[in-house]
Amino acid sequence: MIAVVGPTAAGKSDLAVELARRLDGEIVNADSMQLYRGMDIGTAKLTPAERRGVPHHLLDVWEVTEPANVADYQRLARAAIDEVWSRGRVPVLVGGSGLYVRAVLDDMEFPGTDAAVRARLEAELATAGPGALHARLRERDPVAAAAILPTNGRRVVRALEVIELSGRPFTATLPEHRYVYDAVQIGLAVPRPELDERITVRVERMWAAGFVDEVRALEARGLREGRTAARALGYAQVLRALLGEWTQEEAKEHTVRATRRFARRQEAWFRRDPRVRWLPYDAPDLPARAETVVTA
RNA sequence: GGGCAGGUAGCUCAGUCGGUAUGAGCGUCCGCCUGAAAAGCGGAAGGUCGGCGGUUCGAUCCCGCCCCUGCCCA
Repeated sequence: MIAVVGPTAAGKSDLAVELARRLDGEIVNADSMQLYRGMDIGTAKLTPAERRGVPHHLLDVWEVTEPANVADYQRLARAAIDEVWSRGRVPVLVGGSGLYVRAVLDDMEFPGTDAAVRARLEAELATAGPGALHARLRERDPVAAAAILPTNGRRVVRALEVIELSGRPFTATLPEHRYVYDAVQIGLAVPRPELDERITVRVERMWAAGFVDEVRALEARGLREGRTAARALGYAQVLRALLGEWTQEEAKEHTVRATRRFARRQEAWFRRDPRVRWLPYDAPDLPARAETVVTA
């Protein structure tokens, strides 16, 4: 199978559609926020016309009130991939959510979760602080504690949850880069200054395309209560603007800044994976080059 | 032309009662990430404190002149 990765606004979706057309493929989304129904403009989701007849899977599967999570995504994605294969077609995984991509391609198993345990630990985090929980983790799982910074409450809570639920230590480091599926990852490389400019332009266009109305509509469907959807880039900022905390202009500026920061994190994530084959995003013969890499 | 305020990190600003700037936020660069990953966390680099003189053992801080910015008066 093929995966198209890289930072946001690099042109992954378009390249994926083109590759799918050339290779008789179907797209499987690996963008955590495009899984949400109704989050279209802000996630730069391809319109039906832009999909150019290529089947797309795993878009619009979650309500904004549901929290996103990798384990569910992994199941859904692998099922979709098997289905595409069963039709004799090629799955093209596309998205910038690094963990989601790896959850599909690599051998990763996510230990279970429990709402009550999680809630209890989170309440404790809020009152006692991350240091106290980390101290406990150090007693129960020194290896995990050494790999998780005492200031990172989120990870400490998850580690304690897994230990409590499974009775086994928490794996706090990422596994080896080894595929469980035969795959080729294409990465789209964009020079920083150009990437920053593309992000600015994209955000500007989002607003012009009625992004604020989209957020309002989702707000009516419970977006504000969504644990993850409400924190998505752009959506979080518009929600604050709707409360009067920011002007639209400020919301836009914050969105640009946060998106640039995110793009750098994405680059760092994918850069770490030595299997990614990077291609310049603006190569005139990009689809052909990508096709060559994939079929070689 | 005169008066007032201000010129400190890339940006917006703290601060130093004269003793090598523990500077902050944002930005930049880098790293981490196993059920929130468009989230979460960490580290680093960056300043001849507007310029030139003076006072002083020692000046970013005091004094003089000059330059720049903003406001007010004429």
